[in-house]
Amino acid sequence: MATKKYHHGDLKNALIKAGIEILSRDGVGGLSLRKAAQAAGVSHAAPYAHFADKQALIAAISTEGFRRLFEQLNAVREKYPDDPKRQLVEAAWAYVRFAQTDPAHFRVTFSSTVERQRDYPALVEMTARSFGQVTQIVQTCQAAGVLHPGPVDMQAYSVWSIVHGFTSLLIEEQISHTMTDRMTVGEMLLQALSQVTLVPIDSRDYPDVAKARRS
Amino acid sequence: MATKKYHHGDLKNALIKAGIEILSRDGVGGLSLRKAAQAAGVSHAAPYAHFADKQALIAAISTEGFRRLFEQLNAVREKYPDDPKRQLVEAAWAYVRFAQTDPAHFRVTFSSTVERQRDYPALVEMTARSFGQVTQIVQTCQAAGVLHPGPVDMQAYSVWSIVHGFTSLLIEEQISHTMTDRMTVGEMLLQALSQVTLVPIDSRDYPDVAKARRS
DNA sequence: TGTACATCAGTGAACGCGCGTTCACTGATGTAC
DNA sequence: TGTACATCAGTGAACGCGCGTTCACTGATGTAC
Repeated sequence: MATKKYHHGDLKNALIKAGIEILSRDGVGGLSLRKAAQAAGVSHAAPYAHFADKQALIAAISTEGFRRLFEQLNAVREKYPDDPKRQLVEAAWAYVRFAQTDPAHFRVTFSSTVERQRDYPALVEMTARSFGQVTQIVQTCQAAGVLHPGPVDMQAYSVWSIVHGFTSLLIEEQISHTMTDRMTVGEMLLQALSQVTLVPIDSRDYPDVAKARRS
Repeated sequence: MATKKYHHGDLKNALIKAGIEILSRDGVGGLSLRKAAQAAGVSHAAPYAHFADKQALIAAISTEGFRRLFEQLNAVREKYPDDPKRQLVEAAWAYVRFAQTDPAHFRVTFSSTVERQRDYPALVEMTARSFGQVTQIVQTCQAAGVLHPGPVDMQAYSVWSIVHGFTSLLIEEQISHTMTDRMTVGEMLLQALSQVTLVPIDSRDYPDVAKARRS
């Protein structure tokens, strides 16, 4: 705990972190520059030294979301370099967990209320790097006969679509309780993924995914 | 054009309609009860005779979104009663078109900022009816060998996931221009759907889908 | 090592705004007799 | 058919609030000499 100084030292990152915490507490509608400033222990005008406006903070929070996703996917690839199917399953599971852990951050990350992407090159780059991970995994899976052959980027969008769609329906509470009472979220994910793989996915091979209870 | 009367006659529906128009003009953040009242030609306190609060109007707008989706899907089923694959393709295409035509309405429809679904039974019912359409189509496709056999409701969530995911990525501008420059949105949708069908989908069979340009 | 000064990250008062919601009211409607 | 009255959908003033953003300022920092 540093004593309070006039100059914060790392206010920019502190505001991003505070913003993410506010999102998880108050949701998308509850995010404001003033709250972020207060949470960072700074006057409400201070953020303007680091962000041009509210939109810029949101863009930074979105960038941070993509960065976390990127790193999760990268970690999965490094952990199972010789098991393409497991890369696919664990990457999808990491995606779902990110969204379940912090739904509002997930929503903001993917919301193009960040409209003029032109103004935020760091966001554009992080988006591309995250999608690059998906592409890599899909390519590896194709080579191993886990996924259909075909243009790798279109395939990547298809796989991303099913994972993103399932995740979205899940956090927006669109999946009925008669379903979620019968299966775990992980089992549902494995079933959905099975639709796009050439080889079956045996849930016994992924007990950590299948067994997980709602967070 | 009726002359202006003290009693509006159908203010409740007028407010829902006005709300949807505001969404498409100003986005989710721009929706307010006051604007909806003004657009309906009524004082800003009038809505409270029909909606308990802002959340109730949002729930009604969401319900209307599901109703439109339900009717689109129903129309597709009635139009191609003997062609399961076409039902699947055209239903998915209707979903994408709804989202592209009115992205903000689509977002609100699926956003569970409508938190206490308990309070809005009409919304819950319309959600169930829409999902019922998906289930019907999937069942028909399974019987025709277009989709994998298996538990129909899980299968329905898988198909819904890929369509919903693709649609969401599309309207949130997450699909790179190198991709959208090369293919139409309809072609991408057909490719994505091909991932989950047992039979190939030939885009020449669906020229209206494949040829469509961005709205 | 010591001092002058430019730089820059903070402060706090102030602005104007649109919002959701409440409340006492009033005008129109329709029903009982 | 005509009248009294209950009902209810509207009005308009008022409330308090939190917000984004600007601005003149001040305190801390670090660099040139």
